[in-house]
Amino acid sequence: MFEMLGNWSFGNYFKQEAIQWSYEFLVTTLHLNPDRLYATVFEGDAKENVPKDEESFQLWSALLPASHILTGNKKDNFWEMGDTGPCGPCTEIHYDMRTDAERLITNGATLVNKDHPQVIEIWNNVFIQFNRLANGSLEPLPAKHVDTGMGLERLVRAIQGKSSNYDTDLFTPIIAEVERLTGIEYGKDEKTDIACRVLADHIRSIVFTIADGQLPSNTGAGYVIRRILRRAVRYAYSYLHYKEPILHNLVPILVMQFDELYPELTEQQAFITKVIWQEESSFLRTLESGLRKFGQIEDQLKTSGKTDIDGQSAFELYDTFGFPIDLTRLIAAEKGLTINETGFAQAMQEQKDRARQAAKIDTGDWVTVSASALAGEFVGYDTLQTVTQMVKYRQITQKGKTQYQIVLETTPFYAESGGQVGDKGFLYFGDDKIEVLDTKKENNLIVHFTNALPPDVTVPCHAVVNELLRHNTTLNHTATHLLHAALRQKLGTHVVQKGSLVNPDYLRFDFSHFAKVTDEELRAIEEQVNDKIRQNIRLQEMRNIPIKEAMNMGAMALFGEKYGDYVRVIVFDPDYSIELCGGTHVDATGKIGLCKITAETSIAAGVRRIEAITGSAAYQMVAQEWDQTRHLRHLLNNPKDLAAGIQNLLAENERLRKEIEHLHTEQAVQLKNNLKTKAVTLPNGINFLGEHLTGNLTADMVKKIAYDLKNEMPNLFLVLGATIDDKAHLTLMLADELVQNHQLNAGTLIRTLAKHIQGGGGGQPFYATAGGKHPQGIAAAIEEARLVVSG
RNA sequence: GGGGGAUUAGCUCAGCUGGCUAGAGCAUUAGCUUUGCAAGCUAAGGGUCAUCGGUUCGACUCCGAUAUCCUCCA
Repeated sequence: MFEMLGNWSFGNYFKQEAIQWSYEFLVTTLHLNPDRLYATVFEGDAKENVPKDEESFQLWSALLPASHILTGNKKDNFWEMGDTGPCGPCTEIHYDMRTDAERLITNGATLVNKDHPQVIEIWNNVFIQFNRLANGSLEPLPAKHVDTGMGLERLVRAIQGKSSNYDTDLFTPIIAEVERLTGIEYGKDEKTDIACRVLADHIRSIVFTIADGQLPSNTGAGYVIRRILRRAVRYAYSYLHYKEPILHNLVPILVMQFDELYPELTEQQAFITKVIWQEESSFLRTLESGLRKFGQIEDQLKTSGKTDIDGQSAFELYDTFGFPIDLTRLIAAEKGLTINETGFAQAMQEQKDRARQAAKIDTGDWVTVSASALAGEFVGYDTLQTVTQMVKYRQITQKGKTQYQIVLETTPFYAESGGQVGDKGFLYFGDDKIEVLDTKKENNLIVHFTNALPPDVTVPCHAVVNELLRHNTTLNHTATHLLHAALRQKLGTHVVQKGSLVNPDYLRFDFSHFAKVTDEELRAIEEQVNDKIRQNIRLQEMRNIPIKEAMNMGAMALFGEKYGDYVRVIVFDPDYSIELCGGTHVDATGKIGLCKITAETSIAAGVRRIEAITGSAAYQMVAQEWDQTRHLRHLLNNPKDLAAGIQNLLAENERLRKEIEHLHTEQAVQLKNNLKTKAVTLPNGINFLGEHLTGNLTADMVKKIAYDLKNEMPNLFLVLGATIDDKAHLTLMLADELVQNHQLNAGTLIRTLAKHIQGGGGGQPFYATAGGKHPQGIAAAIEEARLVVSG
């Protein structure tokens, strides 16, 4: 994990400047020794039909001696984003940090890209100049770009002349704190040293990513944080023997280190600490349950006399219980056990293949219909339909389903962004009507998703947005702004947006706040929002104003969100709500009608979620609730206090339930006592009792009678018949002595008896039941039982 | 988005291949013990076994759907 420094150029400058400036920065500004610098350039690849990067080679030749310019293969010196898309050669800058004595013995050029710990790559300049098509061929890009990436830690190490990244002052304060907390001294033992470094390194990634607005989760970027955090906890757990949350204790050091450069850390310190603590704690719980599972696996091995944990079990531990595989290895080794690594790898591969199969998308090349400078211009703020022209389209296939992506010259369709979902609607090409299922942005291009293409893609296109859906979405978006402002007013300015969803049905707003929002606060917030709705505040929309100006107005921007130089500002009362926003809004707040908060929940440590509905949806809900309450009142004969009335009802119901249970028990006891007197002692000493019970009985009552009789009468052979729910029911209960001494088995016996009632049954040797559809046969069944035991 | 797993008393969890009248520890309450406390002993209360449906003579256990949570992969 390292911090990458760099900057992009989109057509502003290319190889000449990038290389020149790289050299200047390292040698003139940072005073690195040019004798120790090496550059690599792409050697070319005949198979791919890409030539050597001669241009970069020439440029470097003006700066470095030939012996310091090396060529590299496709793996090291060619960058690709994926199977298709932009790509190009790159040039790396390496730095030789060995001592002069060592440098005399071995030529540094032979150590570049050889994983030598002291000859390290510090900078990579990628020159994006090709576009790879689906058929594998390359075409030159009209505009060429530069993407530079420099490792901060390695650069600092080169400047400070340290032999390891971890000896630079980026890490030493954190490692010192780990030493203080764990009481383990750094530099004494390779194993604990590695653990200290892992902690120091990972905590930086975690803190910065959370400050950037990411939270640990089970998907996407959030999952990456979760994994990094867990790796750190695992190292502390198994090597530093620290079994409690530790990472959150390191936050203050980082905050101090970066206070000047990143005030965001200071501002969010409490929040970041809480999130980390929560995540650590929950992972430690996961580890605990994993250890339990491990114990079970261990027991099974012991009883079967094996010492090899099969791959499936190891994988289950990892996959289902989240127990890290290297921890399994470690613990297994401690207990003298081994893991079937092949089996584990295989199970892992199967899972990966499954996921890949499910996510596989086949993307075709764009087909250009008409060249247009306007491609994808959004006109949807002002109109919901327009006549335009298709610019290009392509076909994509996922899980056997084919869809099309269409780009128009101008479009009224809003593409999913800023939490607001994409528009739906129709595209009319002459008489052909194509449904737009969704609209998304791709590389700043508005892309319409459809299931079909028109027969003629060149005819003019009449693009029409679904007005009702857009209208409802718009209400929800404006309500979101009003809500955001209300939250900050009522709860405090620590409230920061952490996520937002705006669709036609409802709005969802996630924000940082430490406690549950109380019912009173929620009510106050809702009132505030509705107050602003009734004030019918007019929208002030400013398109394309410089970001500086917007910020001076006090507009709320999201940290971690990228904004262009020019932004759109949405204002509802300059003293109330000013936000940078690309979404669609009502022209006056009164149109929202009503906003009703429907839920307040927690979604992560320190993050709350509010859901709300507006407009007719809100009215419908209120009306329904009203009807329902009226109905309830009516049912209870209009009590003064509805809640109390229901509570009484519930209590009464519970009391009656218990009373019935009690009566059933009593009835059963009585029935049992009556039955006792009807038992006959047979010549062979068996106390036989066979009865056809009548009356209103439940299966549970019969069961209780049988068990009670067994406890009270020795040598009992009990057979009971009953009719329950119009079905015949037989119960057989045998004293333990009979089962043991007379080899009787209730389970097998009842199957014979069940024939009389045309049914089947079974059970244990001393107790069995049977059911059938012929109640008239019960007497015969009891009679047969008597014969069996008399026999 | 695709797998796997979990959901049983207030809490932490047992309950194997359907049938031992749903259990343990902690917590609660009462009694005993103790000068008092900590603790100990004895007993009691507390469960729609997540929800809904199905299979079966019989479902905590098997099957399906739903909900919530955990976890892995992308």
